[in-house]
Amino acid sequence: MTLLRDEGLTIEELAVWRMLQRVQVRITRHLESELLVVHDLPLASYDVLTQLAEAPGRRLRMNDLAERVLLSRSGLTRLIDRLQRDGLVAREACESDARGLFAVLTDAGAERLADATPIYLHGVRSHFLDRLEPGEIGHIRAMLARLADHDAADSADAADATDAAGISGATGAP
Amino acid sequence: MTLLRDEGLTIEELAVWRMLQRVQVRITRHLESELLVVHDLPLASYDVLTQLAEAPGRRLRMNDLAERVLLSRSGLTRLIDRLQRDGLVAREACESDARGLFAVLTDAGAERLADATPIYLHGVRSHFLDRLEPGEIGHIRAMLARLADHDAADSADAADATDAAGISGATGAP
DNA sequence: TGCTTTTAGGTGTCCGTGCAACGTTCTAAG
DNA sequence: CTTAGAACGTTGCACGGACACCTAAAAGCA
Repeated sequence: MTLLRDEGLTIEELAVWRMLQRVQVRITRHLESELLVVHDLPLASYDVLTQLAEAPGRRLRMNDLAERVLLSRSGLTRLIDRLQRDGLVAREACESDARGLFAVLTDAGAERLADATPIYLHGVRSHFLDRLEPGEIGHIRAMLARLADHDAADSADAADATDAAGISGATGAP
Repeated sequence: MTLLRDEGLTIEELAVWRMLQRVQVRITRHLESELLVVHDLPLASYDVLTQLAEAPGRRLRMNDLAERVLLSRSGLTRLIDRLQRDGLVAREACESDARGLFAVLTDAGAERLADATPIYLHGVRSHFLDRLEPGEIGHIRAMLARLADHDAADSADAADATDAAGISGATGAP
């Protein structure tokens, strides 16, 4: 394929990216379906509960939380609505900033999280970690940290990223 | 955290899995938004066009295609509906099997794909490949291949996977 | 051959999520 | 102190995708 050459990619490089996508998606689906079947808990909800459990005071500002679970703020609003309806989290006003709200993990939420965690961790182990060679973890960690850092850097303002990509505007290629 | 210990996971292992998720999601979003801004083409559509372009006769059975782009069959039906409406793919009957349909890449579709591909490949390079150390690709490829194989194996019958997890309820994976 | 079972694809419906817009509150400039 | 602008969270809306179910056709079994 000539296009690959033009962009300086080998077929192997492209294949690696595709595999990464596939693998991540499929593992995620395994985890989600296991969580769903056994604990009726979507993965997104599990992630929220986890983040809250790990946060000081078991609470996090909505904005902050949205960023951590990779959700839009409106998306998080709705998700917290559901979790609140189920009694797993509560909303609490922020004293220092009247516009702010905390999502707070309730005892029921903590319990639900504790119930679900073994399945989740087992899934991570069996679908992911067990397939790694010994010592490979450290290597992968370093690589991912690099990717995450870069990513954080250029998502600071995504406009620059697109500019850097030589993207002009809206015109479809000539 | 005691739970980690119970499942024999280190915090590092868990962190690696979380990073993998984050990185994959964020790179994917970059790619999609670039594709969307410049070519008004969702990533899912791009994937379909790519698969068709690489297939013999630029055509693939719906079922087959759905599997390759990790979409449910109904999801693919709708996606092909849209692409057909835009003239990028066509549906063609299968002679050897009257219930079968081919999704076929049209010339317009091929052109659209060719237009969009540079942006996509550039994105893969800049958001992913450029952040890798030289020689790391081979290592990652091997690792992903291992993960993909295992995954393919146990998604053949997901029941076993859930059983192995000590899950009692109904079977789970999609 | 006639019947059941499996497979291919599409449809009805629901759910989760993003974007744009809005009200409210905080912050900065004058 | 006033006022412009930014930040926080929510809401209206639309879209994409999944699940359950449906019909038509093929494969399997007697």
